[in-house]
Amino acid sequence: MPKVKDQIISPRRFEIRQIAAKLFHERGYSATGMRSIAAEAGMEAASLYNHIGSKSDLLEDICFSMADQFMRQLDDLEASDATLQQQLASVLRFHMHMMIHAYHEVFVANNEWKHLPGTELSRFLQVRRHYESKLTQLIERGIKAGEFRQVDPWVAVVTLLSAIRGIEYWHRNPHGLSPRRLELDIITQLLEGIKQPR
Amino acid sequence: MPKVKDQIISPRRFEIRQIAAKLFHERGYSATGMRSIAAEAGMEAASLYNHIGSKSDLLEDICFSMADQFMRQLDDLEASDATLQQQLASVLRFHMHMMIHAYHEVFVANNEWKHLPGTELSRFLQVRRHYESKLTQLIERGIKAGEFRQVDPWVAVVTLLSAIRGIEYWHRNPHGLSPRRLELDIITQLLEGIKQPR
DNA sequence: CCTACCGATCGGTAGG
DNA sequence: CCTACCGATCGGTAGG
Repeated sequence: MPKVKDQIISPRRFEIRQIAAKLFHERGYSATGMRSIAAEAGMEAASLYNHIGSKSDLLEDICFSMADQFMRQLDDLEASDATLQQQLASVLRFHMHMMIHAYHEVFVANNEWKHLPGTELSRFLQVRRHYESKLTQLIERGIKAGEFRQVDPWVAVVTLLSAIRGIEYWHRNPHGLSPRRLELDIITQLLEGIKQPR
Repeated sequence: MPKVKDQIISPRRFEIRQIAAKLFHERGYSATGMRSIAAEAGMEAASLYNHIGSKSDLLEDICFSMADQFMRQLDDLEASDATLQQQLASVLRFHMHMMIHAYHEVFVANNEWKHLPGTELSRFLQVRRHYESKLTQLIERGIKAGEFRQVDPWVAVVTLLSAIRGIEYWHRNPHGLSPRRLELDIITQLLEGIKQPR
């Protein structure tokens, strides 16, 4: 399993990463110039390079920081003794929470990872496959335990994870819905779709 | 409601659009050069301009051709007298079918529309909101008819539509699943999540 | 459909 | 953190 290192990060560098995440989301990675990032950070493009190594370093930071957080919560969860339905609900709530509160970064990790340079690209996809397979196993155990319907576990995983991306629409237009109400509605719909009726 | 015109399109231009859709998907709109599109079409970049007006024309063609097809099927559907559950199933199946068989174009319309130039961008978002609201009304009618659970109809719509994007994972790795099996598994999961248990 | 070429902008570096 | 600047590449045009 590929490890993601904890890195001491300067506050200035962190700020630049946040700005980059916002712009990478709004305009896409390739269409975002270093000059735009610099402008939002209140400096010249050349000065950015005192804080970061390259444009792709920023993308790498964002993608792997997200990947790392998702991996961590899954590891924590597996140490728990909750029912599989509770465990799944917990994963889905975490995804929704991140989608709501770390929107730009999650969006970039979800949609702009293809611009990672070769080595980091493979590493990222490796982490993601690893995550998918752990979740698939969770669903499999839930089916065996009779908690979930007899679905294809992998299809269930990618469907559930994708469904949460509906929150992208909410960010564009919240339709007067509070985050809490949004989360509750989505999770109900998703769990009803997979849990074994009794 | 914004109209999308039917346009007579030369076979060569259609071919170029297909190539563009593939590259816009794989590399993103901004990172795709006219020289790459030209190379795949077997000509020089300058020659492309005998068939198209500009790079953004290609994006516009792709996005609105997709928007148009989705609007059309919804209009056709509303002329039918199927139950609301059947109507919803039909919409979801159409989305899955497009996601499977017109993958590149659908992906571009889903993920690269933000690079449309100002006027077309608003027109595209307008069509999309119109589509969303028609679907939301379908869900509302289904709730009133007692066919669907008491969910927020708009949340249900964006969740359902997003869930189908799970097929993106399947394109990257089909996991040995046939399109038919994939469609069946997803639609079962989604319908169970929203239909009223009896 | 090609050659030749345009101005603009890109990520990044040198040197202070 | 800045000024000044680099080579590369971009979308697109002129003219044939």
